[in-house]
Amino acid sequence: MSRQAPTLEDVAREAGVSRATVSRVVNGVRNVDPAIQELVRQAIERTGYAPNRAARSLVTRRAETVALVVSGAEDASEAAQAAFAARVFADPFFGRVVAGIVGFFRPRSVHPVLMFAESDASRQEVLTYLRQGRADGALVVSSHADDPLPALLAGAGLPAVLFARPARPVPLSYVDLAHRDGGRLAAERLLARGCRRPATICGPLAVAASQERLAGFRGALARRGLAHVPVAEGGFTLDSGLAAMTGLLADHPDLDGVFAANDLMARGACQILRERGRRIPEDVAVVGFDDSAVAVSRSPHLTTVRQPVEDMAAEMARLLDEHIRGARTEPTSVVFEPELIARESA
Amino acid sequence: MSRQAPTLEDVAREAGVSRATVSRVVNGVRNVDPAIQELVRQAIERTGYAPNRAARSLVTRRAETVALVVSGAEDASEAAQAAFAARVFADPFFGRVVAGIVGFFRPRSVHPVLMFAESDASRQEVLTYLRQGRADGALVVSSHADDPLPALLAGAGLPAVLFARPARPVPLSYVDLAHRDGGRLAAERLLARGCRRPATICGPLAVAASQERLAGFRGALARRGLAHVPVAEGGFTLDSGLAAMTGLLADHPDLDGVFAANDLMARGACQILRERGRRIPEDVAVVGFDDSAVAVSRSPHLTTVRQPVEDMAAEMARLLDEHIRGARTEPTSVVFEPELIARESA
DNA sequence: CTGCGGGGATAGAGCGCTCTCCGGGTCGCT
DNA sequence: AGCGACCCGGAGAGCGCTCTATCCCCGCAG
Repeated sequence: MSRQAPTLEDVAREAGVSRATVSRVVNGVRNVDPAIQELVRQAIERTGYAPNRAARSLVTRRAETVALVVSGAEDASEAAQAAFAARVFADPFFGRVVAGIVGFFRPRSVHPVLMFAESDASRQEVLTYLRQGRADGALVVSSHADDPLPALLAGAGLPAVLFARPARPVPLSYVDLAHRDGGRLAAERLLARGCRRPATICGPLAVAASQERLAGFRGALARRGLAHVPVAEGGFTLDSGLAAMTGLLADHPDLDGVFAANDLMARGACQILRERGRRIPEDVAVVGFDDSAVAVSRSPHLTTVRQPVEDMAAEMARLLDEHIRGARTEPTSVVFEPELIARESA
Repeated sequence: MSRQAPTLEDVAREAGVSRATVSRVVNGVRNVDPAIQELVRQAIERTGYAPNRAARSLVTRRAETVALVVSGAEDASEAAQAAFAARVFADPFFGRVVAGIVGFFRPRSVHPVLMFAESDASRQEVLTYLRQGRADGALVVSSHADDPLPALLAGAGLPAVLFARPARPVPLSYVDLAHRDGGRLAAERLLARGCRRPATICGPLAVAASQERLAGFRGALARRGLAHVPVAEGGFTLDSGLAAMTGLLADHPDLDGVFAANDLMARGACQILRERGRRIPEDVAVVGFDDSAVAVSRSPHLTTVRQPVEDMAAEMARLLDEHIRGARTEPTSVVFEPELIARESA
């Protein structure tokens, strides 16, 4: 920065009006004479003026910034922290969350600050950041249900919205999916395809969503007389899908349907099934979950339960925006309904 | 925010000292009587004071924030923008970049603001953001070499550091890898394993790094008398690796070595090779590039050319920090050397 | 006993912006 | 013609912090 940046004062002098008038033009408030408006606009152009945000924030008490907090596993080691970031980003899920958030906030020219909270220290950092007024609120994506961050945020009275319902009730708004219904949809699809020996690769049982999907799947099957369903637990990664499918096939070589709790694991399942000579969907039908990019990136295109992550993230953003503006004061929850997307694999 | 946040004034009153003294304690400058220091510290504790960043920024002219700009393909459609974010995040590469940057900046309690620049409008937004003083500088990761953003940044005199050398010279610091050497290392490894009919799956040729890796690979082979090498162009994705390998095998069923320009494509190549009954590395040796998480996530563990992305990103952060602090004024480039990591696949 | 040097705390002037008042001009209406 | 309503622009008081200049007090030399 060589020369001093022009201020409102400079523009005012240049345009021959007062500071207040320039401010009014910049912020588009009240009626300012069109002629003067044009005059000011030209002066802004000439001086290359850009309003100083710190000064504005100081008086408006708004940062016009939100924190996007990825709250993760408890692990203090330095290496684990780096790995955490990499791992979070590896999941296609997170990219969709970002896309949804950015989609909502960008037109309002607020940009998210990326923060990680996987230790007590980093959680305090998030709190301090918000209390300092550097961000007006937080969007929290937790990787495990008993994350302490939401309670801290609520306790400090800071605006925040969560992705997924927290394990213990917290007076904060959240957005979630009816995972149980999703599991049911998958079961019904498999049943409709004539599967009689379905199995499932569920997500990590420490995650509430995994349990719900599994419960929905089992429940629907039980209602149709299939009480015992082989279950293998995966970790939402491709590799875990590979491993789970291998195990399932070893114990139940005659299975004719698989519900994987996300598309990545479904992909892994397909790969193993094909390697073992099973045709999809003729011999084994496969249903995924999420409807992420990988569902259609390869053959066979996956029949899957759609989780509208982008829409959900946009809704989080909308809720947070309302909380910040004070347009909404009570914690609210918005639960989205999943939808079955029929493709080749089942 | 129910009650008004406490200010420096409040703390000063509480401690029975002046505002300036509290400020000095908070910022740890000059000699303050230890007794008073303790007094102030207690007052801060009691009031729950958190310094207002806007006020501080206003006078220090520092935002203590940097922009992490992902600069991408030219595409104006709304849907493409959302997809862009998702795509960027899907690449394991980006997660490593974030990890490196966060690793450097977090101890200094500066957090990155995530911005996307894939249109003229969004590029202007980035510029305005910086000119408004909302961020002190930018870290730019471009997906294509002829990105106009670096030139804009340099033209505006804004501190910025790039990942990878820009296509046309720009007076900005950057961090890069000696891609050519990486290609050479891959070639030498394949040669050392006794490969006589190597092929390569290169990255998108619009990306300079892809060209360099290819040139290095070809050059080393040519020096050993292998002038003609089958080349298939991929897109750095798993699927493109699948497709490229399929094509390569169709045209050159007798190939005995493959160099893929990243690990994801190498993974794809391995998958196809195995499906076609080739043993790795006995029948066909495979060398990847990057040494990302996928290199060891599945069998066979990939022999690969390591790109120390985290270190490179941390170096970007360090350079930017120096530019911002004024400790470095001249644009500087730091080029990292790749390293061959020998594992099972070659 | 006065003068002086210096550590240590204070007073106060902004940083650049918003926003509430307020004043002056222009109408419309009686 | 007179008067209030209305509209538009200006003046000025902060927002909470940093930092320079200043002042106070104490010890010590002259």
